[in-house]
Amino acid sequence: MNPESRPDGYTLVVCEKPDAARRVSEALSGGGAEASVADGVTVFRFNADGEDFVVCSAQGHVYAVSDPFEERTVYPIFDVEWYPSDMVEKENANAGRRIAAIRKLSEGARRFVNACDFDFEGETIGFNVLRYACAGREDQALRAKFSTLTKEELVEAFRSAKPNAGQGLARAGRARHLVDFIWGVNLSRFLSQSALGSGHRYRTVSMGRVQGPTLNFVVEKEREIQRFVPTPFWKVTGLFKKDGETVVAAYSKDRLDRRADAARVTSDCSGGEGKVVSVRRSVVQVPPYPPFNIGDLQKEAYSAFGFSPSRTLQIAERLYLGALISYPRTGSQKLPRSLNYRGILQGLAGLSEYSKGVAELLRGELRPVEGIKTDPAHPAIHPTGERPRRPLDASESKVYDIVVRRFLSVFAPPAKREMVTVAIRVGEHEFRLGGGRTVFPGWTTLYGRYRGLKDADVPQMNEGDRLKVVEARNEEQFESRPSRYNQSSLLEKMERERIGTKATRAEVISTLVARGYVAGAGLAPTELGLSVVETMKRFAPSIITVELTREIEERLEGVENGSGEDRDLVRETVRSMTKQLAGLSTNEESVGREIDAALMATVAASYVLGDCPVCKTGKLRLIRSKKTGKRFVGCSNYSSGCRASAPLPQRGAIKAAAKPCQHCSWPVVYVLGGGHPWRLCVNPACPSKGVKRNEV
DNA sequence: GCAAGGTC
Repeated sequence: MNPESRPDGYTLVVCEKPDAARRVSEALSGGGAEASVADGVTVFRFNADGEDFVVCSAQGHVYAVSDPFEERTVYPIFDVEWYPSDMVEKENANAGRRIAAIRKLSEGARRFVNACDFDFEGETIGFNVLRYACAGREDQALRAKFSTLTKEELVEAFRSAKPNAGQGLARAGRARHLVDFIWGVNLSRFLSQSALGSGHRYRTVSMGRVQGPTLNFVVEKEREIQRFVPTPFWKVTGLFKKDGETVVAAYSKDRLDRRADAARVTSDCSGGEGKVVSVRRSVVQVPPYPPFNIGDLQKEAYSAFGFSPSRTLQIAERLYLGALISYPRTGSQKLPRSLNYRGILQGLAGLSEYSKGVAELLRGELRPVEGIKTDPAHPAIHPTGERPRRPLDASESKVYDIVVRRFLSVFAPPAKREMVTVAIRVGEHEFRLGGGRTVFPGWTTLYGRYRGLKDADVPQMNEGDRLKVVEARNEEQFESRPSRYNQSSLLEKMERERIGTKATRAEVISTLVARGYVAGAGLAPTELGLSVVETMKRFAPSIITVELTREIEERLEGVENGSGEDRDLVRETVRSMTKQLAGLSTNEESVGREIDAALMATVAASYVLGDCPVCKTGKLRLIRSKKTGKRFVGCSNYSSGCRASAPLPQRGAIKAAAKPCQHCSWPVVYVLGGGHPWRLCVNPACPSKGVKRNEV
């Protein structure tokens, strides 16, 4: 049973993060909360309507599921329990201290309120803190449910807070952790152990509910590319003469499937005369793009700067910690009215590059364009209006600028474009040309450098004008081969398939790269990646399909609304895992042999820097000298006589560039670590070297 | 040296 609470005690409010704790305290206290920090936990104290409040936050999960064994070679494991995170995750070493601080606060409490984000994870965080750190208060605690951190909503959430009858959401959230652990850890331990065959050092071969389908997207794309047979089609263009100017118009059907049809159009039109049959002009309004959520920001930073999604997230987090932008891990495209638009803009006006644009915005009414997507916990990413307290580095400046400009642009008026479409008839055939011109720049003055509107002028023409056909030509083209995913488009695919969360998708992609499952800028599966997918297809097919996620989602919803049992879900996970592991174990030798071979081949390939320009047939590879321990570049044909070699810097990670050196054809590498990546042709005798800058 | 999920 629950221990007695102190009748003279305070109300302890548990939030998910300090930011929320502060907003809750401000909302309930009307601004009179007193903040202090103890053991890494920020605590707010105040009195409201005669009630003493103490508001603290867990700062994410402080409990994690794990198995009781310290040994990672043990499997299968189904005996999974919750532990303080610091006991099982070294990145969470501070969790124990935070738990202790909250436990201490709970001892003086009379009443408890769970005020974590109102979703599976938030519910789980609050439940675990109340159960394990507050001596079993999860059932008696009140649940404050809110989806934005505005004062009105917070006040109402606390006014209507009730105990969590049935704990459906928490049971579902906790079951999700168990299920993911049982799937992921058992498969990963099996794969890693099975690949130890040839006696090399341990290498993690992992698999999980999100990793599986994501890797499979890459593999399926590769198969699609391999299967692709380009079909030809024909494109017809007409060149007309108008007042001495050549006008190019496209045939009304933009592709013809047969050569003969295309040839007939060109012969019909050659030497003929065209007549302008319609000229349509219209003015369209182009509204600004909606405010950034993390996915949109990652996409935009990829296309504008070439930043990978995880790099963008890291940079955005640094800007957030510097109080320059709002919390970046948001799905929202909304800027609630409660934000002080004017205050933020006035802050930005102090930065010279924005002052002119801001001044203009401040003259009008401030009503942002918003998108459809929302997020229970956070608004869209926006600048805070604070000035940087330290100089930003180049990449931080870029991300900051794009966030600021996007924010400014949503308050700006739509751009106006004059669009023209002209139709020209030649006998029975019709050609069209169109163009557009920005007549009022609107938001593009602020954001146009990232998403411009291109002008394409159309010569002045009127209905009834007659134009001589200079030439009608047809051109054979081929459907283009599907392209591989890059980090940005793979992330988009995950988002579309509802795999992972906004906070973890980029991380999962990095994990696949780190594991050696995919490589290259155009993400291609490695031999290891292919082999792992193949193995899963045979023995644990559900782990690489999105259907597992769909099914778990559905069943979690059942648990949440009381129509299903969390125990049944976990029990069936164990049953299904047992069956699939049995299949794997029976074939451990052959599976292990194959994964091991693929792993070795992939590791070897990852050392290849490029083709050998000396013997032309070998590959230049990264090699570590047994004698000196130093690394250098050497040719794979060394044993058959090629002595091509080159020294390398001994510090920093080496990454091969996509193209060899244009001066000498030796590989170019990036040396990473420290400050900026250092681009280096490995050939010490490269003609580009030894040339002073002022001689170039 | 394992998953996926939160927050910093």
